[in-house]
Amino acid sequence: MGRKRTKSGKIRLAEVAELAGVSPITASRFFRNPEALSVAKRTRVDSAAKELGYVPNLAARALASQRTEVIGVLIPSLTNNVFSDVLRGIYDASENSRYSIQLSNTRYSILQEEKLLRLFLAQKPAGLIVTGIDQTTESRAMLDAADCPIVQIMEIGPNPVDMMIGFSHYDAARAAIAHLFAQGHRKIGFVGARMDPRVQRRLDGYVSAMKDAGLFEQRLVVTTATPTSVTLGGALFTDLLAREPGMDAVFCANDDLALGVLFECRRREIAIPEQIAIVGFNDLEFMASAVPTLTSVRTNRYEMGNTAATMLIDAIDGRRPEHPVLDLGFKVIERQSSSARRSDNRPAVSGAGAANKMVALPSGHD
Amino acid sequence: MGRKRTKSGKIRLAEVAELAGVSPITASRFFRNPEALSVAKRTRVDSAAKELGYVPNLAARALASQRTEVIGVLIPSLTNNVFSDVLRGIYDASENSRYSIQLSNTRYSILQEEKLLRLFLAQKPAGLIVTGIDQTTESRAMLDAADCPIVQIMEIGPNPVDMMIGFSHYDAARAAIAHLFAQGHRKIGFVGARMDPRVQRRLDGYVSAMKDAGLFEQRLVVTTATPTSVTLGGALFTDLLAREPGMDAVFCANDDLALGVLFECRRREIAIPEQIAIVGFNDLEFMASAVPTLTSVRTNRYEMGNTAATMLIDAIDGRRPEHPVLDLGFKVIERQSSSARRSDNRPAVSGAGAANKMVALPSGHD
DNA sequence: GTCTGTGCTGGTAGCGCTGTCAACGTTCCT
DNA sequence: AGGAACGTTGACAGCGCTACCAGCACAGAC
Repeated sequence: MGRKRTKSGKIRLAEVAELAGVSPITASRFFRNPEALSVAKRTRVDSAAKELGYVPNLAARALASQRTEVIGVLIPSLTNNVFSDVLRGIYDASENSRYSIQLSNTRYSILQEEKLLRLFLAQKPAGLIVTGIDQTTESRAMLDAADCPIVQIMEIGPNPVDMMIGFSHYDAARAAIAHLFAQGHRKIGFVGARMDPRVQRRLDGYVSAMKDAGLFEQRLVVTTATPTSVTLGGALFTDLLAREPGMDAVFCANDDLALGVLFECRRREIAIPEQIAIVGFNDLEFMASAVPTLTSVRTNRYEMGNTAATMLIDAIDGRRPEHPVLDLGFKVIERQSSSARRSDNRPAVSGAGAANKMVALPSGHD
Repeated sequence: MGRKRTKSGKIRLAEVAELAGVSPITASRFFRNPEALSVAKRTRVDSAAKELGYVPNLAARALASQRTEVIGVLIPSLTNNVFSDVLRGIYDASENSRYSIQLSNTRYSILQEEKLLRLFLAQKPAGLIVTGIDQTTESRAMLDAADCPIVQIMEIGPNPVDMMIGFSHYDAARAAIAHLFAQGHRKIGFVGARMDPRVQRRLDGYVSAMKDAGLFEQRLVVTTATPTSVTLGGALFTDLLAREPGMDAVFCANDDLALGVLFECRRREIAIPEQIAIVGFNDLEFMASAVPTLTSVRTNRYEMGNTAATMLIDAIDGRRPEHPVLDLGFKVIERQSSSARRSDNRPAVSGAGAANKMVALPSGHD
């Protein structure tokens, strides 16, 4: 005999089945596919389970069925506000499903991502959510070979592994620059940190828009691999000013940098938007509250996470979406920091969030 | 016969054992307790596993050993910056262990927490990290009965379930008020949002400090159950000003609110700190970068998460900490927003983060 | 009346791993 | 020399659940 058996009050499926007067396998089916049972047995098993307080043993289920009910999520950062919104969307969507989330942090390293992917795949996840479209060749091969649904989030691009949900960072950046052009700005600087693939594509969008207008100059671009922060925004802006004092606008690759630029302008007594306009990216909550209020490109982060998880769960359950690639678009939220240069046009300083105009643009139509 | 067997190239422990020329159980031990093997077999199993690319099946392990290698984490919010720092600490600490993190969001509801706790406990987690000390009676009973190590994080208090790591929000708030008193402020307002237990204790600390000085007035306190935001900071401050125009300082229960107050002051052309001083809570990164730089109470969020997970893993592995209750303390970081009222004393406006003075205080000694 | 199809149910045989215990070889005592 | 003590190894028997297949009852088709 192995070990001590029938340990204290442990409720197994067999106990439930016995109380309900059915075979264990029938009870098992009740939990996975109740419709397959006759109504009579269904209610019997149901009440037996409730009476005994039965909780299925997930490990045994996973072992026997050769698959888990785990959704693996690979994101590059836990600090970034952007990802916390996405994550919240994912967790919310998974909450009332039978799937649980297994989260891992790649720290913006595609090698780390590859390692984690190998780990995840070995446990046969029910589905996978991965960030972005820039995997290593090896990772890509693993994803292609994986026998579970996969959603790539944060951006859209060619050759999806499976499903994809995001927006075009390139188009979003172009829209931001187009907005600045429309307000009469010409010498527009770019400030970027971390320079992960998505920030790089925002830079690409900026460069192409500036080139299209014949206004591109390399010295208008200041970037760093350092992780983003408000303080860094001020520092990068300082560099930019030193290179090009005549600049009349700055496009910041994210809102933290934009806030840093705002504070730096305040320190230097540079008037916004009269002397320099500011546009950020993501439209975090504080942008509408700053003084002056800060223009930004709104992205649908919560919705992205939520929809990704919902699509994934649907796909796992056999309901594949009609369109595997979903463009969530973006909106340029025009605020005081980028009003037209003529100061008489500047909205009166008033309550936070006042005077927001919105320009909605699905990606791909800038 | 059951189902199709020996599915394509699936590497099991048995295969590794066979290649290494040992029994499966010996190979099993290699992965759990390598020191128990002779050096010769250890290297044989090691190279066999590497050669075959063996990855253990966690479900089988969990089923056979009757325990999982999952650490359950219950936090009240995924949005809050505070928790993303804590989480990062937890994930970092778990990364090189064999434990994986199972995260759930209680959304600041102790009923939801109870429900999730029941769910977690049913899966026999290796350990548990829970937020705060305000559980339902039922939750508390489950925690007391749980046969795994438990760490309560974010604050310290009497009657720990098991281990506890945090600091005294009460003392931290008192220290912030003491700092404002020292700068000559007397009519100090309190602005708080969400009013979860920890914010409530900060309020309690504020009230006690004010009462000790004979300065407490109910109308100096403005709170709301609404989740915190920068915009809300401005709105609450507006309320406060309407009630008590003569106020000379505001203690904000968190930094988002403080930033909102800063912007609102800017909108109203109230000079900081000459007319009103501001002190925030948590010392998020932007506080050092704002104009003026904002005083805050620094809390060790990353360290808290990291230490909690480390302690928990050590305890799971049988190395219980000497002191089960760890006070991580706090520091009042004095910046421009709360400099002494005489304006000649005000630090020159200079680079971000300049002129930080620090006052370190372990909780319990204010 | 026989045959086929459909819906529901149950028996059998594992999924891949580890707890337990026994057994072995070696060293160190007395 | 005998035996205890230790370190190392292996055989066995499951952990709790589900895949697979078979069987049964009943309905409809021929």
